[in-house]
Formats: sequence, structure tokens, C-alpha cells
Amino acid sequence: MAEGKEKVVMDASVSPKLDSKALEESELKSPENQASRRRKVVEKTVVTVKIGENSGKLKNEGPPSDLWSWRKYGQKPIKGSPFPRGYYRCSTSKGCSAKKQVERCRTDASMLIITYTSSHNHPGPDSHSTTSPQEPSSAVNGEDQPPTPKQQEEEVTEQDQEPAEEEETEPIKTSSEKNGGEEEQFHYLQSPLRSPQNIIISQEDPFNGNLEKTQDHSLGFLLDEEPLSSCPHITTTTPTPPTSEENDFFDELEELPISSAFTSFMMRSKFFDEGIPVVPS
DNA sequence: CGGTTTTGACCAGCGC
DNA sequence: GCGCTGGTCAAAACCG
Repeated sequence: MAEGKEKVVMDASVSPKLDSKALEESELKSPENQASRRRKVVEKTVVTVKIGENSGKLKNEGPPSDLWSWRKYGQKPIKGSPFPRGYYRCSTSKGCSAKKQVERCRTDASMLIITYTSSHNHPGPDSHSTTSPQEPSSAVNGEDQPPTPKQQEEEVTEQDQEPAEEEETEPIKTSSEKNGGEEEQFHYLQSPLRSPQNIIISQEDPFNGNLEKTQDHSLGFLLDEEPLSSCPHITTTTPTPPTSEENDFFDELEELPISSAFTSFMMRSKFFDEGIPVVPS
């Protein structure tokens, strides 16, 4: 169980690419590909973000705060989920095939599940901003796409359209045991990104059966039972109340688009490959 | 005026 | 083979 999650994260270190490249190419080549890529499996990066706190400014469903601009091209209600899923495409660059799906955790509206597909084939919007002191410089080798060195900058968001359904739903209070299991994730997440919230990243590799299994599993129980543990990779709750010092620190961070950092971070699979301090036990 | 968002319809893949 | 669900496109409306 908990291990599953870890696994997910770990697997995340798999390099995400290949497909995306092929995809891009095919996509550009002919429109027919559209059909082919419809349900094709592509590398997917799943990020779970807790927006409870941010909801104040981020409202609800719009965590998409990468440095890239996203254009919404569709929205669909998903079976089994009271919340619709939004489909976004990168509008920063015309040829960019980066896409992402944003949906809320069906049981915990404060949790957002963002699924990134494909990667950007262009440098980010340029944030000139420091290259993020949080990321290890060793991660600078974009072996795949131009690693956009930027991370925080603005928060984009959407507004809450849902009448507050469960916005305040109790954040699955993970008990201590969960904490233990999640610890790793938390570490990993917090370390590199320093995010005060709970962000879980998991990457789905079509080539990796493991992952799917894990996810499936989570989802399975998510759909049928244990409505409480809803989010597949969720984790939970604020683990530790930051001390005043940290609090301050977090406070600042909160102002930063965490997701953005996250995204960029994820985009750089390199980072994943090398920066991940987490290790399977 | 340009870009983005919204909504409905269509198409393709997947499961039964 | 059929039905269902998910994903994308296209047109219209809205906003900055």
C-alpha cells in the first residue's frame, strides 16, 4: 500500500520522453494522427496537489501555474467523479504538444490531480528568475527537452466553480501510520520543491506495469471503497506544523506557485534521475 | 483585436 | 459486435 505510492514516485524517475517525441512528430505530420493518439499511451506525469490553503488565492481548480501558458481546450465530466476534468494545452508555443489534465480528487476537493502529458518542446516563458536555488545544479542537463530553468513566477488559476462542495472536506487525516509510509514521499517532495503542501508526483510509464498497477489499485479502492483515502497518491495532510521559522518560510513559499516549481521540476526528468534522494528501501 | 474559455458533437479505444 | 468513456476539435462567446 504505502509502498505502492513510493513506487510510483520512484518510478517517476523513469525518463519521460520517447513517446512524446514521437507524438509530436506524428502530430505535426498529419492530422490523422489525432485519431491515433487518442487513447495511445503516453508518458504521463501525475501530480497531486493540495490546494486547500492556496484555494484562497488559487481558488480551486487551477493549479496550473507553470510558467507556460495553458489554453483550455476541453472539459468533460468523468465517470465516478463529481468533478469534471479539464484539458489544457500549452499555448506558449504553437508547436508545443505539452498537455495537461486537471481534475479534482473525487473525494477530496482540496486535492487536485494534474496529469501532464508530453513535454514542452520549447524553452519556457522565461522567467529570468533565478534558476531556482532549490534545484540541484546537477540537474541541468536536459537530456530531453529544453529544460526550462525557471520555476516560480506567477500563479494562474481558475476560479472555483464548484459551490464549495467539499472544499473543506477534511483532508483525509492520515493517521500516523500513513505518515510513516508517506514520509518518503513527503521528503522527496518537500525537499526539492520545498513545498508546504502535499504534492505528490507520480509518473505513469506505459512501459512500466508496476505503476499502472499501483495506480489502479489506488483507484480501485478509491472508487469502490474507502472514500476517505481518496486520492490515489495522496498523502496527506499536513504532516507537520511548521515551526514559526518554517512557517514564515512556508508562508513565502505559499505565495509561490508551487505547482510551477513542480512542473518545471518534473519536466526536467533529469532531475528525477539524479535529484531524487529517495530510495526504495 | 487577440487570445482564452465554454459547450456540444464527433471519433476512437477498450471492455464486456 | 455493441456500448461506454475518454479525448479532441470546432464554433461562439467573453475578457483584457
